[in-house]
Amino acid sequence: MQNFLASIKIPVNESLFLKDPSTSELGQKIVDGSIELMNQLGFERFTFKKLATEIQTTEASVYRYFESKHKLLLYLINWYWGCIATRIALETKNIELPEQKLKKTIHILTALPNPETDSLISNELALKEIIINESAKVLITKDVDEENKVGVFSVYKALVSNVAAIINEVNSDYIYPNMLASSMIEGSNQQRFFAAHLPRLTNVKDDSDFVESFYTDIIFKTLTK
Amino acid sequence: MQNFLASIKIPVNESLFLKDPSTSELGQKIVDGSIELMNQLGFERFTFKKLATEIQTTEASVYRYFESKHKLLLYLINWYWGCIATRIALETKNIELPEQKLKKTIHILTALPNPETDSLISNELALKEIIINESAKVLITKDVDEENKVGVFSVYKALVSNVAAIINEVNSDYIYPNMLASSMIEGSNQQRFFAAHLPRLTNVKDDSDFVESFYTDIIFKTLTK
DNA sequence: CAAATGTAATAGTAATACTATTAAGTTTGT
DNA sequence: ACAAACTTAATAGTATTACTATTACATTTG
Repeated sequence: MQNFLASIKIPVNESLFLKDPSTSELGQKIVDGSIELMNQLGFERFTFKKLATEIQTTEASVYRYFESKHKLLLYLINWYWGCIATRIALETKNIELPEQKLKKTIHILTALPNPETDSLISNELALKEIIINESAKVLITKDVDEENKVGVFSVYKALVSNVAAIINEVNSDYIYPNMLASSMIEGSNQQRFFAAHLPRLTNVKDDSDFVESFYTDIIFKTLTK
Repeated sequence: MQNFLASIKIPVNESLFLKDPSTSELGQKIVDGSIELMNQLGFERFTFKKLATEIQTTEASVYRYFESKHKLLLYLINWYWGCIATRIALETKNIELPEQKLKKTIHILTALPNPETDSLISNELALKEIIINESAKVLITKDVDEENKVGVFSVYKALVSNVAAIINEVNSDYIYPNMLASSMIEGSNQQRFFAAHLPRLTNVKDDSDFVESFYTDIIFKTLTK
């Protein structure tokens, strides 16, 4: 399995690690292993001790890289959104029509990635599942304000800004572009969680991508003057 | 301060408590106190020991009523959605026009409650803040499936179903009514959190209710044939 | 008024997030 | 070449906290 940190360089806020995990073999094993294990166990059941056992190192060595499992998860999330922002930039830069650009953006943000064609990284699907299942646990916290101060969410805020700009290219009069962007990004992940566990909260029909269809429909109808 | 459990009887799933807190004075103090304290401290920092100190009882006594703080939060959430479902039923039953009915429903679900006029309970605002800040922590979990089995989410699912039905009264052809309902309910709370902590993810203008306006606009444009 | 039941207090245990200290290996300057 | 300096990792903890077992007291009921 190819190492995902090696494949592309995404800058991650320095306050999220003690030692940059992309600079050593152990660091990369910690990141790769935590994606796998956190996805398996969920954030609560995931511990540094279990991770250490899994990748054959010690708990203390993991603490050399990450101050806490909270910050480790923030690191993964940051890294993920950095990748998505890069994908949107790359895959829309040659599209002229604002409508087509928005359609592509909605696709990237709401559809499940195809590991064959879409992925910048090897385990993007596992990472996306972590985003779906665990994001809220580090975002919706009493510590948001302090973490926001040191720039932990700047990647994410920039992404929402960019999507909002694409929305305004389609309709410059629309007054809630950031809300539309953030509610699509967060909502699409949540709808996927619901589809898997509480399907009565959704309208899952077949294996076609209903989440993408739902948001494409809503957004274009909302922006039509 | 009037006791909120006494004011209206909302049935809550029995698997959520060991002893029904509405049947004793201590039980009511536990519920009232936990709303106050959990809102102050947040779910992580909130402990049964701190609660016990606050309401002048013991940790063990709290464990008589609730198996864990996880289930206590689920109890509060269930009770809250029971209240909201009751409000929707009461406040829309005399409305004939489907559009007006939906407008009222969106208002109840997305606007901040006015304690003077809207509230069935004394501390609804504190409880709503808990819903906004802590819901995801017990909903988005590896245990959802088991908890779903014993009926913990039936109140919530019924609420989404009802709102979906109101949506289909406006446009019977719309094929994603449940997704539209659940994404509004969850999204409006999330947007409020963003507005308070990460305003760049939203479009907060003034003190008018932008969350309600945003969802009213989106939903009616989506349902227009 | 005694048996049964409800309520609460004491004093724990187990798990886990996190730290202090020490040991081993690697690099660098002269 | 080799000692000093620094990087990396292992051991063995501590502190917190969620949760439990047991006992004591109070209240209700036949």
